[in-house]
Amino acid sequence: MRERILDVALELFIEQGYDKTSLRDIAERLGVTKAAIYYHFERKEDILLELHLRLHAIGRDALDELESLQTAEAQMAAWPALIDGLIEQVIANREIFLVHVRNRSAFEQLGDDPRHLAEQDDLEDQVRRLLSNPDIPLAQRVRMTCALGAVVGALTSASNVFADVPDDELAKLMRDAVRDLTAPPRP
Amino acid sequence: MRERILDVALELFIEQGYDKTSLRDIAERLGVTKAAIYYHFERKEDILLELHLRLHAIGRDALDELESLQTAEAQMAAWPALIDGLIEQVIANREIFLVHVRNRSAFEQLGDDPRHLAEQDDLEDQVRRLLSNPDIPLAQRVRMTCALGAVVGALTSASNVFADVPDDELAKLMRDAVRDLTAPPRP
DNA sequence: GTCTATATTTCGATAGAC
DNA sequence: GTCTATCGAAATATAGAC
Repeated sequence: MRERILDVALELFIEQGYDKTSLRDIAERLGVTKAAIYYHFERKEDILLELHLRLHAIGRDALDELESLQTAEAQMAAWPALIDGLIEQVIANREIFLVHVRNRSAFEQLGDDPRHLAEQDDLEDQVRRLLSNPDIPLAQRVRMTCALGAVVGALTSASNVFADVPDDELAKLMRDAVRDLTAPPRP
Repeated sequence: MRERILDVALELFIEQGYDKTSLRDIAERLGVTKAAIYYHFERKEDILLELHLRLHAIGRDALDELESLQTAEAQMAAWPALIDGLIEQVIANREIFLVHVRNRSAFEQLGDDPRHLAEQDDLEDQVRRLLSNPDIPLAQRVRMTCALGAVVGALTSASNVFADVPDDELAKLMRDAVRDLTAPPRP
């Protein structure tokens, strides 16, 4: 049941946004009452938090591995593979990424809550740290940031534009495109 | 005064999000009461709508010009210049883009309102139409979409990472990076 | 685990004085 | 143009029966 609530909440948070979605909306679509939801989640915020943790789970391993690399050179070399992995993940978990893209301020305010994870656990902070590493040339860091934005932006903001393109083909086109970003500038 | 309200609203909508920002929050920061705001705006939504129109104004000319080009070839050729222009605009109007990126669902639901602009006026629809043009090869459209995502994503989501980079330098780095996306694939 | 019923709060919006 | 005061709606959350 907990899972069904999360599924419906995910749908509605994408359709209407987190704030415009009341617990009654979720309950009605499930055919239960509002109070039933409170048996599974103490607060409405906890539903959002759970969805947030799923994004963390998706990105954690890849990011930890990247951050464990000691030299800037090693990190730069590993970046293209990370982006390729990200493309797969966004395509495979479109809705989790979508709900984040469409409710950024709601998700960010989860951090205000004391129950939230420690700062070092936060995914965005980890990314920021990597992109701030002064040992990596600024030009390269800008390209890395662009690559991130390109993948997430293209596959979420305009996802419906390429809705009829098979996942495999879309992934290949994305990889080809973004590779020109992460690779060193052409002569 | 209307302008001061919009300035403060812009700040708060970025900091806390549109839904978590009450009219009392805005009024307090201005040193007035809630009722004073209602003299300048009929509804809270109208404040958001006004901010939305500012984004439209920024992008309209460039997009209209692009859409007026008749052939797909001409449109493809004009794209790199459009992206360069976008880089300048995002840097010059960071906050307007920021408030949109952080409150996507709120802005999208402005469309549900009958007072909203006609569908053909909507900026995102216009972009979608361009990116859906079947006369442009799919691979190129994917690259165009990536370029858009890269510019907006890199300059908003991670804006603070490059906060101490001068605007001019950042713009140049962005142009260099994204050019490899819009240009034809390398051999 | 789910229900009915209700408590509590907050917010958007209005009326009318100054 | 701004204020005080208040209305009414809607949402989160709780209490207690089944």
